[in-house]
Amino acid sequence: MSEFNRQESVKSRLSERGVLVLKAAQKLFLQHGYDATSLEMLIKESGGSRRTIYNEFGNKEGLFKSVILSKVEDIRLRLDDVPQEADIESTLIYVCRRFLNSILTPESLAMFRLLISKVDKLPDIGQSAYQAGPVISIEPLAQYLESQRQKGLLSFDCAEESSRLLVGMVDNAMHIRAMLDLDYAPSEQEIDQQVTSAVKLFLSGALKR
Amino acid sequence: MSEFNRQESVKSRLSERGVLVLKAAQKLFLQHGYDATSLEMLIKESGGSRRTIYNEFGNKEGLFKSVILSKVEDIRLRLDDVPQEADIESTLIYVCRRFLNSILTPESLAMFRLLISKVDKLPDIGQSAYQAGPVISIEPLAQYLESQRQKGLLSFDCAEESSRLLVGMVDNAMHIRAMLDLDYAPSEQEIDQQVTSAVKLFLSGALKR
DNA sequence: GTATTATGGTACTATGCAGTACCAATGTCA
DNA sequence: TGACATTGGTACTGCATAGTACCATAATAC
Repeated sequence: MSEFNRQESVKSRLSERGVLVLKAAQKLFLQHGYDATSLEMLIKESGGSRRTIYNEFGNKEGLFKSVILSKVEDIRLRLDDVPQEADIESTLIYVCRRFLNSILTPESLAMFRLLISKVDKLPDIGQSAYQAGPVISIEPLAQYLESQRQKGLLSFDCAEESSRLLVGMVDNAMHIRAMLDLDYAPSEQEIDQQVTSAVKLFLSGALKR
Repeated sequence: MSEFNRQESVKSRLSERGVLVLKAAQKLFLQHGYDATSLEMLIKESGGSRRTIYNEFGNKEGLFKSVILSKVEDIRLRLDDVPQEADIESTLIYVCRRFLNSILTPESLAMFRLLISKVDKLPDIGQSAYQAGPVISIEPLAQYLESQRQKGLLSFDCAEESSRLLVGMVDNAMHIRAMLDLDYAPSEQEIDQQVTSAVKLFLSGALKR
């Protein structure tokens, strides 16, 4: 949560021009990657001048960090609102489908690629992005599972581990494949199929009979 | 399989010096990434001269492709030999643990990072690497599951899907986390725990009672 | 209305690197 | 032994780009 706040403060600390630069940088970094995005391109996109960049962000790397921190928040997978009314299977299918669709977004994929390609140079950025992204996203699911366990409807040792197993099945190879293969775009049917199978298998082990 | 052969022929088509260059390039690309590996460094590491590189590989990008194709083969996850004697649970745990350990190797992780960072520039390389790596690795597991199904010991709709679900649980978030966080190194206990839980959950749904 | 500050724009510097050209040395075949 | 091909080594070219310096202009303060 402190992570969250720290990110939100990125934008608020900037001037108007700074925000424009940040948005342009988000777009260009995600589109072309770090090295292939020159400051010339950036200025052309955002208006302003080199001065703005160096005043607001120090240097190109500082700009990059700001972009990541602000973007991780934007595309953070929101599993926050887990609907509580429906039956467990429907709920899990709904939540998991939304999760899978989120991480398969071109924008999200570009984000992961960008992070991974810079992890050697900027190790701390990868760590905090992982914390702010995948880790936090799973929490609400774990809480939901735990609440169902306490109601006596589910049974497992550890809610967090269970949610990771479920998400693992859902995510599956699709994520890594999508990151490696630009042409890969699973259909809604495939996604549904995957999610449904994962949830069914999960419940066959966790559902209290 | 044709993929396999195509890769093996990479090395055999090269001169002695070519092979040395290739090995040096593997090391340096994995260590520093593509852009950060200059031809100077490379020559210093491998001996020889620029001539060799351009004669054998055309240019830097050609060298990179050769490195990838040859390396994907080297670190290809070999689930080939699935032991058939032990009971299903032990077998799956054994195979899955080996799989997880393989993809968490520093070398394998560096490989994925390298591939992902170049996917925008060289889309075809990512595709063929995915085919040659993850896809093929899962086949033997699927075959094993299918054979057990035919013996009447397991029950599921599709062996391939099942193996993907299982591998998804095993891999889980660990792979993506390891790619993002250089310091992340799960202990043997954690790996065992993960694998065991995954296999148990899998079998609770697939095991014929 | 003048002084001060921030900012747009541009020119410049320094650097790093892929790719080429060229020469010398080593090896190969007749 | 002599002609030819291959390769090591190095110097050079051209290009891209991060970062700096500087000037002019617009905005703000007093």
